[in-house]
Parts: sequence; C-alpha cells; structure tokens
Amino acid sequence: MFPKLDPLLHSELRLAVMSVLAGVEEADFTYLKKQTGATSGNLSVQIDKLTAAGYITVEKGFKGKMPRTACRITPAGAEAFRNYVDALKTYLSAGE
Amino acid sequence: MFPKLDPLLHSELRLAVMSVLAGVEEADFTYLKKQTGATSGNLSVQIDKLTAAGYITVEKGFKGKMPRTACRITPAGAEAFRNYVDALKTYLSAGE
DNA sequence: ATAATTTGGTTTATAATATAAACTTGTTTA
DNA sequence: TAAACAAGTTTATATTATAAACCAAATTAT
Repeated sequence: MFPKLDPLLHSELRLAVMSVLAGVEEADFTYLKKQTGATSGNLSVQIDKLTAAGYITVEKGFKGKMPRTACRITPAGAEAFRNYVDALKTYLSAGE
Repeated sequence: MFPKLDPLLHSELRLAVMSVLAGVEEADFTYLKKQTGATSGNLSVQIDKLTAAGYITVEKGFKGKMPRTACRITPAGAEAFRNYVDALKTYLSAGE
C-alpha cells in the first residue's frame, strides 16, 4: 500500500541537500549552506550521513588558502533519490 | 529557497494517515491500521498528535458491542496537507 | 605586530520523535 | 470458564534532528 520511505532521505535537510546535488555537477559546503539555510553543524552531520550511506562523495581540498568541501551525488544516491520521490508520490496523490 | 516542511506531516505514518483520510469521508482505527500497516501503538500515538494539531477529529463510539474510533480530516488538516504537498514539490523537483 | 573578526567547518549535548513492547478492557469462542 | 481475540492506550527505548559550543587557520583592523 504505502511503500516504506528511505529514512536517510526522509529528513528535511538531507533531502534539501540531495535536491541541490541532483541538479548540479558539484556543490561545496558553503553553497549548500546558503541554499538550504542550515546551520554549519547540522549540515556537517547530515553530509556525513549521506556520505556514510554512499549517496554522496566528499572531496576536501583548498580554494586558495581556504578549506573547501566539495560534494557530489553518486549514482546510488541519484537512484535512491528517484526511488524516494516515486515512493512519496504514493503518499501525496490524495492531496492533488 | 526550500520552504519549511510541517513537522507534523513530515512523518511517514502521520502522512499515510492523512493521505488515507484525504480520500475518504471517514475511516476507523482498524481500517487505518490495515491501510498503513502500522502497529496499534504507533497509530494510536500519531492519531493523538494529529488530533491535538486540529488536523483530524476522532469520534469514539461502538459498532455493535465493539469499540470503534472514527477519524475524519478537518478543513485545517486538508489545507495543511495541501500546503505540505506543495512545499515538498520544491524538494522533489530535481528528481523528476 | 598583534588583536579582533571571519571563514569553514567539526564535535558534543540536548530535546524531540518515531516506534514497538507491554498492558488494559471488554468480547467472542472453545 | 478458560483461552484467545479485538481494539486500543500507555510506557519505555532507541534514534534523530538540531543547534550550541568549539577549533584551526585566514583575513582585517589597530
């Protein structure tokens, strides 16, 4: 009936992060923070979880002398995102 | 950018309950349990929260001798549900 | 030069949440 | 009349989301 929702994606901030990453080649920490409006701490934690799940990859380097954390969605992450969207539609259809 | 998601609706079970109720005149506890696959305990708790929020109403009575708990969505609940669906679309659009 | 502020984060503490297990009350069946 | 079932509720637990506090390095102000 109602499919189970991937708990990793059923989280406001993680979903926002994935939503941004689904639309761009790569996004760094600062950009994600700006787009999502999240606090640094929260964003850091959620990025870790998405990384641990294999949904995104994180590449740490420097832009000039400043640290920079670049994030990309993985194929697995993109698929999970699509599946989540599909699953959610089951829940939302009544509200159209 | 990303609108805030109503935390009362951003919950797998509560959303499923609202989804069912959005489509029918009224549904009783047993029916909701069957449709959502939830445990009684969980369902009971989430129904309470939706009631406290004014999103649904609960009417207790008897069907024959057996207790029955009938739930209906309220206008406020229906509106909240619509708003939630709209807000969510912002998050999902990248995944289409 | 050095003190103060900003940047780009991470770690840790807390409060809220979802969830199931255990329990209750009454009914039906063996 | 004992056992099993129905329809829930209460309570305990484990997870989560989130922000506050912290840290290191770079930049800016004095």
